[in-house]
Amino acid sequence: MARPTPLSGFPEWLPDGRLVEQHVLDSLRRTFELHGFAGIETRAVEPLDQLLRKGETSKEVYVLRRLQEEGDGAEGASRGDRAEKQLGLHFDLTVPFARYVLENAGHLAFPFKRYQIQKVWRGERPQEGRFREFVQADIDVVGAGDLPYHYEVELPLVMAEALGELRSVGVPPVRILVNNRKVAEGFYRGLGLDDVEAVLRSIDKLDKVGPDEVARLLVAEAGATAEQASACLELASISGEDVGVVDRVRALAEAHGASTALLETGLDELGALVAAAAERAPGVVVADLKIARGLDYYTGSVYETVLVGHEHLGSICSGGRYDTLASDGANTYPGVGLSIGVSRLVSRLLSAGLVRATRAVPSAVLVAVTDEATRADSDRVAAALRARGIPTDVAPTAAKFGKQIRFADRRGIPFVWFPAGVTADGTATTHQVKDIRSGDQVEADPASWEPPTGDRWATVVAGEQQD
RNA sequence: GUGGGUAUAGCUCAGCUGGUAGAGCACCUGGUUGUGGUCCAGGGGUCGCGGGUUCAAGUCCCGUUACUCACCCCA
Repeated sequence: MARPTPLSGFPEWLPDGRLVEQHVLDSLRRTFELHGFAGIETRAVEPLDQLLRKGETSKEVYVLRRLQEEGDGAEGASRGDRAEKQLGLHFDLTVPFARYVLENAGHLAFPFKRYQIQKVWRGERPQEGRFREFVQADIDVVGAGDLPYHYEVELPLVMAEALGELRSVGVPPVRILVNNRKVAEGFYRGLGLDDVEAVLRSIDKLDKVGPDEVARLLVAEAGATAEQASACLELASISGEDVGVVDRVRALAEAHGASTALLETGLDELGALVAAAAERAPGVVVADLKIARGLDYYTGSVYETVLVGHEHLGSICSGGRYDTLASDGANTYPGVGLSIGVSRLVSRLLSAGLVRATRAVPSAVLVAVTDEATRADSDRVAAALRARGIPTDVAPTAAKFGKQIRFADRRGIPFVWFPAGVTADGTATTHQVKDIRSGDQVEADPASWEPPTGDRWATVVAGEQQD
């Protein structure tokens, strides 16, 4: 088989990169469980009509089909039948979770808190930090019928803590930007702009194209007058870490005669969130009135998270409050959740050299093999070490010791063990273990020798480069 | 899906107006039966793929595929 070319957008890490990813996943899971979230996994596929409802047509969904389709060649014969049963790979974890909640509502206790860490697929054009297959780590809380507002405060704080735990391995500080759909919608409607979605879509481009272009878009796409566009831009320019932002928005609305009941509700919520965050995670959560979010099912708080110093990478964790995503007509399960783009985060950590693995393999010790006739001696040493929880490998061949040491060095294995034996001239030798970093070699007993604590397992540490 | 760029050794790249492949690093082998990183000597490429022009194509032309950047959208 010819050498395969890489498939763009389907990232595959080398062993040390996977070690970093695994560490991130383990850390996130620990924090989620610490906050009482139960883990679940949903199937990779959903019925296509489920994936495409809720106006998600812009999402590029991968469709699944069998190679050996029945009636091959009978093109179009039963296409209509098949369309309903057609399966697609899920493009996020929120939509499958909503389906899961409806399906298992009778078995779940509400409010239900769950975390879910899985791959998702999107048929988009890949770019830096944008993949077609990637891992998301979600937390959501859903209620039966209603869901108290305080969860909209809590969830971003859990994520702030989860990401904060990763600071020790070189993850930069994060900033969680929050807004509230009710504020935006209440303000726009108060101004007399009813195409809220069009306004949001235009405002969302603010960072990319600048205020002048957004003003033009608002007029062209959202039917705004120059004065309305100007008011929208004024709103979008408001941000801050304290409840002062609420007063500024309120003053702005009054100045434009745009005060509405919806706006007031939203401002109360946003104010509560900012106040709680200022106490529990100072400096992390920032109200930013230009945050829009594309998804249409959000109805309250919306969140976007950036790595400080890496803002250009885009959001690495976002989400929001949704009231009607999970509804079977009779029952509705409103929820709020956020999703971390683990692959995006890990790829950045690796490419920027922010983090590195201490070695490429788990082994702490390589047991040398003197010659193939005595390989069993080496295997016994390895077994003794493993029995005490020390990850150990045995040299693949009885090559010259220099090569065996280099085998360990290449992989970052810190210790090489030379088993006791008898040399060619009949001299008995003892068990010896060599720290190949320092060159120190000492006598040791397979039944009791311990590596230094930090060397036992391959681990992840902050890298030297910080760009 | 739309537009631009690129494609030569494992990696980063050089190869001027067409004349039968180079550098650095990495890797493998050896430097006389065993303790690596230095040093020395060797080793390795259907120049993305297909076609065309030419005495001659890595180099020019056409096509194609992949990668990449921007738009779209988003983790």
